[in-house]
Amino acid sequence: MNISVSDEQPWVMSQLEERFLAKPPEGRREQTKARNRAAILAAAKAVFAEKGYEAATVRDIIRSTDLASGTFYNYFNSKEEIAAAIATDAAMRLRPILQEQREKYRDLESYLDGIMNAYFRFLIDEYAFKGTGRRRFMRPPTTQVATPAQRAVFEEIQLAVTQKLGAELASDADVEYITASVTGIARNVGLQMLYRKPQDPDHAARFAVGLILRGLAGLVARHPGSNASSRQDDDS
Amino acid sequence: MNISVSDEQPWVMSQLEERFLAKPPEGRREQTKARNRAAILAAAKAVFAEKGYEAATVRDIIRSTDLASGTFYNYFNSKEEIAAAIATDAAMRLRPILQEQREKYRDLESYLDGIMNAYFRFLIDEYAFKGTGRRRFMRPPTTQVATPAQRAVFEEIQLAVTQKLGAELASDADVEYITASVTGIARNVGLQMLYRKPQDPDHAARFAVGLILRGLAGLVARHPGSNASSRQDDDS
Amino acid sequence: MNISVSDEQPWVMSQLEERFLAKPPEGRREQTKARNRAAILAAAKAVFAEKGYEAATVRDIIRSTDLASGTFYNYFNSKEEIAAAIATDAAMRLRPILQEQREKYRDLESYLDGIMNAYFRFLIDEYAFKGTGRRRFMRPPTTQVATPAQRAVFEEIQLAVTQKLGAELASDADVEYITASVTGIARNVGLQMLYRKPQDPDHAARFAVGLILRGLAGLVARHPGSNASSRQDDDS
Amino acid sequence: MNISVSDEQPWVMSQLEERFLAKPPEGRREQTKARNRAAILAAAKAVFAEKGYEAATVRDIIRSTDLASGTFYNYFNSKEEIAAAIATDAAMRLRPILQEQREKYRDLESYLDGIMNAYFRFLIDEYAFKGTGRRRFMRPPTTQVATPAQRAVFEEIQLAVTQKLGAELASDADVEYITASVTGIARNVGLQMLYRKPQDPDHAARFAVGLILRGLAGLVARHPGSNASSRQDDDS
DNA sequence: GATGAATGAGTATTCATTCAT
DNA sequence: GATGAATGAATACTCATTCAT
Repeated sequence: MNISVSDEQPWVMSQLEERFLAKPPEGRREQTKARNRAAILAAAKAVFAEKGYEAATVRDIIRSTDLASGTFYNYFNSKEEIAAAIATDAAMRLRPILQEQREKYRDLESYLDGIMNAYFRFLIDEYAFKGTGRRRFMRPPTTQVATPAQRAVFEEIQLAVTQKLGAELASDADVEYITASVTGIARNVGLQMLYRKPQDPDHAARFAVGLILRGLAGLVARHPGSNASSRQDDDS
Repeated sequence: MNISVSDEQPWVMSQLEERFLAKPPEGRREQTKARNRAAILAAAKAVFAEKGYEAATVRDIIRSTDLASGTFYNYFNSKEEIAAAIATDAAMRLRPILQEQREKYRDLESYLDGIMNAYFRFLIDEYAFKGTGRRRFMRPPTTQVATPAQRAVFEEIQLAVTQKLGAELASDADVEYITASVTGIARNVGLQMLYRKPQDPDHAARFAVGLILRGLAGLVARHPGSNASSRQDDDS
Repeated sequence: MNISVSDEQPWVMSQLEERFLAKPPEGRREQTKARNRAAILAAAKAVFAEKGYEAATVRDIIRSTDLASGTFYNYFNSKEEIAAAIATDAAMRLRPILQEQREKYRDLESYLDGIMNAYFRFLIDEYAFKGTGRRRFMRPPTTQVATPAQRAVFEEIQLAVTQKLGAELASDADVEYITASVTGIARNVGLQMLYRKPQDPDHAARFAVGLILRGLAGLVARHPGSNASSRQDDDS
Repeated sequence: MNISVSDEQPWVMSQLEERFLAKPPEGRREQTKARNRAAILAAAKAVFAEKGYEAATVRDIIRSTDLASGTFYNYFNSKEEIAAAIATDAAMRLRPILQEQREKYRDLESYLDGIMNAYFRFLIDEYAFKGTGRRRFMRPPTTQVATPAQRAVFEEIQLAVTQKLGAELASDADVEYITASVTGIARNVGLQMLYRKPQDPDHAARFAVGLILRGLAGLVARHPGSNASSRQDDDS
């Protein structure tokens, strides 16, 4: 959980400080608030991933916390709101990385590799947390067709395809379908990767990019174009 | 049982008559039953697609019909059961078609074209129904990572890839990722197609197959391999 | 089930007749009605005894029958009504026997012996029915403090005690408590007897009468009055 | 937990203070909780006694309080649980008294007098409560053949009869029937007593014990054994 | 009269949210 | 700001009863 480690670090520190300081000086109030908010968010993320949005209850969330049920509503106005906050947060962490890739676009292959890598690493961060000792994987979300993260990927790719690739593609190229395909691959390969024992985002990204660019033809062993792309054979 | 035999006699007679008269009028009761069952199933399909399995309530379902709440339970024992019935039914309609495609497999391209066509046409059937007058499209399901239909497609493709394609592919080809990719494309392109005004499953299938076989390279206008697959350029 | 055998006999007969007679002559309607009513009553008795009045459902009752649920309401207006009918019926079968005992009253002992015997035999009849082959015992009713049968016994005894025994007893004898005690003994010894393997109403009646008349003192082995009624000893 | 330590500190302090200040004011919250729990228990006891366990609904119970339906489940997890709580509580209050009687057993008469008194007083406590102003008597429970209290009495008596009385009785004395009889008397006389205007457990106990020890013979006015046991007379 | 599907009020229970402490 | 008990609308499901066939 690389992303959140940096966020949690200060928190752990302040926690230690508190123990050594007999009386919490001013400004602690603020920190406590931030800490509680973070704790609730983390708990909610875990619970939503574990049971899904509908099945998760606010009680589940606050029970994963040292706080009382009423406290939840000091930080979020509803179960819906915290879910939105989590989703937004995820998208907000992912999107700048994707944007960066698009802006420093050099060629399609490295662009795709960049965003696939970013997305797969994001997934690993997002759906894994340190449980009781060993790393346990949370069920990826089963409730939304497109998580905000997926939507971010979708939109970024759509932009990239439209902006950068337009000229190179046949004029009748179906940008929408291309985007749908690329995100479909990202989604499913990403899920598959999560279930593998040593999660290898690099390998997954390389696979995805190869397939997107060259199709199954690129995966054929010796004799490219033999059977895997028979229509081409017919054409010639 | 004996007691009622004499009572049932006249009824049995008319029943027999019916059989010999080659006319199965199927009493009004039967018709009503069939109609109600169908109405509940349709309503459930709509509600599940609209709100997702978890969020959907049995009340939502029966409220979408003109039946009373108790009537639901004359036909299905629980929310779970009707969901299973819908899912099973969908998979049972789709799978034989996919199997047939795999069995009469000639080359990868026509196979993929066959299953994509089947899947896209299935989607059109499944997520459209004749509402009050004009054809209305239901929101495609938002709840399950993989609907039974998708699972059927996934399994069929995995089989096909393993059985038919194994020899042609590099020995280290990642069958799982290939399957994930193909189904990811099918899923997302299918969804996209559903939102288009004239739904064209043929076109969608052609697009998907082209991408799967030849990647974006196959979509590049004049100069194949120029920029869309720049790494190959680098290699040379 | 001696009592109901005589009731069922004609029914079995007519059933056989029907089979041999191709066309049911007139009057059958009446018989069918009586038969259905009896079948429903028997089923209800079994179901009430099995599950208790509250837990028993009308569906349980008609399911134990060849009839349809609606038919139930051609014979009884409600679940409550059939329960009342059963209770009344039980009391009506028991009460005349008890009355007879009271009328031919000679001495208390033979009177008590008569009613105890009658009650215990009634219980055996009531809570046993011929199931699938071997005699199975139904759970005695657990829902009513006093079944109608118990009430009948209570009232009869109260009458007998008041009418016949008044003179013999101390003028301040508490007739109500006496009756309560006698019926309490009858109730509990009767229940106990039902659970014994060979049910012996004669023995149970003898025990009950002995206790009622002479108390535990009458059960003491050699030396009556020794310790079982120690206070008397102390007095002397 | 660590997080909230600093937050809880002040609270812990005041908590400690409380302990040392020897004043357990027990905050208003606690009091309300205790009051609500008691109210629910009382309501449940009343409702169960009124309608019986099966017919009683949780709604009935909470409707008898001024609480909301959900509140019930803050205190008891189910209708079953509260029923068990009531029953257990009743038995737990009665049983030690009965045990004590058995342990300090001196002679049968005083033993029986002790347990009858205890049981009858228990009944008075249990089935009377101060309602809106004047003491109202609840209908004694109509649902269970044997309430836990009755079971407690039964078991205690069975033990006492077996342990203490065995030697004195004829070897073939039917301990089970004796126990059944004694509890039958206790039960019915107890019920009868509850309906009397000035409830006199002493009198009821004296009656019950007399009957148990000496039978109706003991109640006969002048000439003991004359008519109340006439068959013996006839025999001689 | 028999049938059995339709009805809808009723049941136990859950849970997001509020609010007195 | 934190607490956690109270709230009551909502849920899935049952079942006595009705009524068109």
